[in-house]
Amino acid sequence: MKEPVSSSNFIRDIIDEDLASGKHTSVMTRFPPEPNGYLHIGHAKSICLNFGLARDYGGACNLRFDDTNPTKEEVEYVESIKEDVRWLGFDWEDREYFASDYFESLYQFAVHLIKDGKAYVDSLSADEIRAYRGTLTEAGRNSPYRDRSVEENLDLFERMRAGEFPDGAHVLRAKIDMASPNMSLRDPTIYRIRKVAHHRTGDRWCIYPMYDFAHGLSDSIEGVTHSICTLEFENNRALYDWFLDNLPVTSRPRQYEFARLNISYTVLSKRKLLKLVEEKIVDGWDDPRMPTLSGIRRRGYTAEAIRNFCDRIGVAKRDSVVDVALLEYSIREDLNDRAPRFMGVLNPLRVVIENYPDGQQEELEALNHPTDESFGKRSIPFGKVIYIERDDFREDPPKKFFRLAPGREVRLRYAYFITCTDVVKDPATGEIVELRCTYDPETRGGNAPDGRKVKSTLHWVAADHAVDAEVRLYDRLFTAPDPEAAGDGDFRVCLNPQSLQTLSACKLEPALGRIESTTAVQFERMGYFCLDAHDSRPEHLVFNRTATLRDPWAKIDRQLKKGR
RNA sequence: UGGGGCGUCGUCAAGUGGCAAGACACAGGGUUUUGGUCCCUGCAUUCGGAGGUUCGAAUCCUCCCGCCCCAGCCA
Repeated sequence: MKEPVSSSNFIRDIIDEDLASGKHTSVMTRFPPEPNGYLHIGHAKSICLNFGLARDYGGACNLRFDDTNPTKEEVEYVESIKEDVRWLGFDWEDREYFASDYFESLYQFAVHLIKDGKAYVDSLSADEIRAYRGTLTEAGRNSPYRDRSVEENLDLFERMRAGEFPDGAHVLRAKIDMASPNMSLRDPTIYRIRKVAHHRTGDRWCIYPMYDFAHGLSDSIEGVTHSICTLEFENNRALYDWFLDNLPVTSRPRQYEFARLNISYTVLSKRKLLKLVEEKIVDGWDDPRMPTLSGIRRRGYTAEAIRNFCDRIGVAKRDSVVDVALLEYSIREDLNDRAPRFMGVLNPLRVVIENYPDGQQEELEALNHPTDESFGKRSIPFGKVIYIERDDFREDPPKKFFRLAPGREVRLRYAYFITCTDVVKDPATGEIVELRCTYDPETRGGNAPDGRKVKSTLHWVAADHAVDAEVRLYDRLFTAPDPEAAGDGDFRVCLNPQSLQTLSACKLEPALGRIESTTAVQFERMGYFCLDAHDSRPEHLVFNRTATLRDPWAKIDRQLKKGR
């Protein structure tokens, strides 16, 4: 497996300079998720970046939950996030932190600001604060409470903590500049009253710090050197720096911003994903069509493929949309090397081999991997009646269709050459219900002693030994490259009605019935599949299609149909 | 008509004054018991635009154009 070397990017350049100049002697990063939802592939980019930097520079990366808003956060999210990061292959060892671990220190920092006359308790309502803030082009006005004395501020803030005031009665604000062209510097709120239990601190606190206040200070407390976040926080950097510059911190982290991941034909925002779940457009956060790490995992994607994908997309500052084809390429590349091959017929067409002796059965030898001998071999039963893929037969084959047709000879993989002699149809509907063929006993194993060639090789399953299974064919969830823009805000207009196609009468070779793990296998010529972790049972197998194989014929077929 | 960012192939993305990496996609060809894999080949005389500096500019300067972010007691 070729692990692409992480190409250089502006953050690595910065770290190289910092190390060379002696500004830092080691690198400390952190992945700081808010436990208010499931992680998706966009988070994977951040995880790979932060943990990857720590790994490559011999530093460390902390896992820190940014849990400063108890109204939105829950322990179950903490657990799923840990599971996802671990699955992706990263280890934070004993460095599992929570912003809530620092609440007391953060409170003391706030007191320090008040004592320095750099923070004040404001008693304006939320609406009033908004009105006083001004607009993008007009300066804001000072709150009438802005000049309260240090003593009064200290007293009020203490009583806020003590729970003497209801939610919204007061707020602690940094005293910076109401006329700043940077909105985040117009006396930002740093503490608000929230009389709700916190998933970790319970009811110990009723005032909670805001992100801007807590984040940089948490970074400092942890000795983070490079605090990496996404572009929308660029404006907040000035505030990040202000807190660190105005408080007695012992370490001085720097914030750097990179562009978040966008992928064509998919949505990647917690809000949109939540909507898909709530409106039951998908079957939960781990629906295999979801770009969540749990969905992707259930779909059969490997952590290795995701990591390679993240290495390939790079890290930069410009807004961009990565082609979903690159993601698909990444999983195919990985699975091509590691997935053992089997044969499974998704849409069965019964074939009777007329000259094959009645009642005869035999075992044929097959390779578990075409190029890697270490996968070994297996034997597959063969008999007089088999199933082939319906798409592999055309009564009236178009040009370039190499598969089976009346009078045509093809190879059954690892078995024999067969020739189609007759087509049996349902007299009522005209539907093809069975094919009659003859086989050449001399071609056992798939080669003709006389050297004659066939133009195609088909996969097949012996009817007597076939294992029944349900197979779920997944496709992209949206039909538009940019679902957000397509529906003018309503992405439901471009939902792909074919994103899930359930096939219930699939016929698989016996070995597939003995599979136990949910790691992906290849159904030859059809794609990569894995057992569904939730719904598959020994008595009712359910396979998910992870990815199709590259399929030039599908493209030709589409063009032929269009041309007609 | 406030501030902060960003503009290099269809899509990502290197490049940091010396004459446009790589990947995906796409198009050809070869090998092949998966129309898979693999292997070749092609694919930006040009870097948002216009000027300027220089022997030399994607890289420096000027002006212009376009896109993204900010007015939560969210993160």
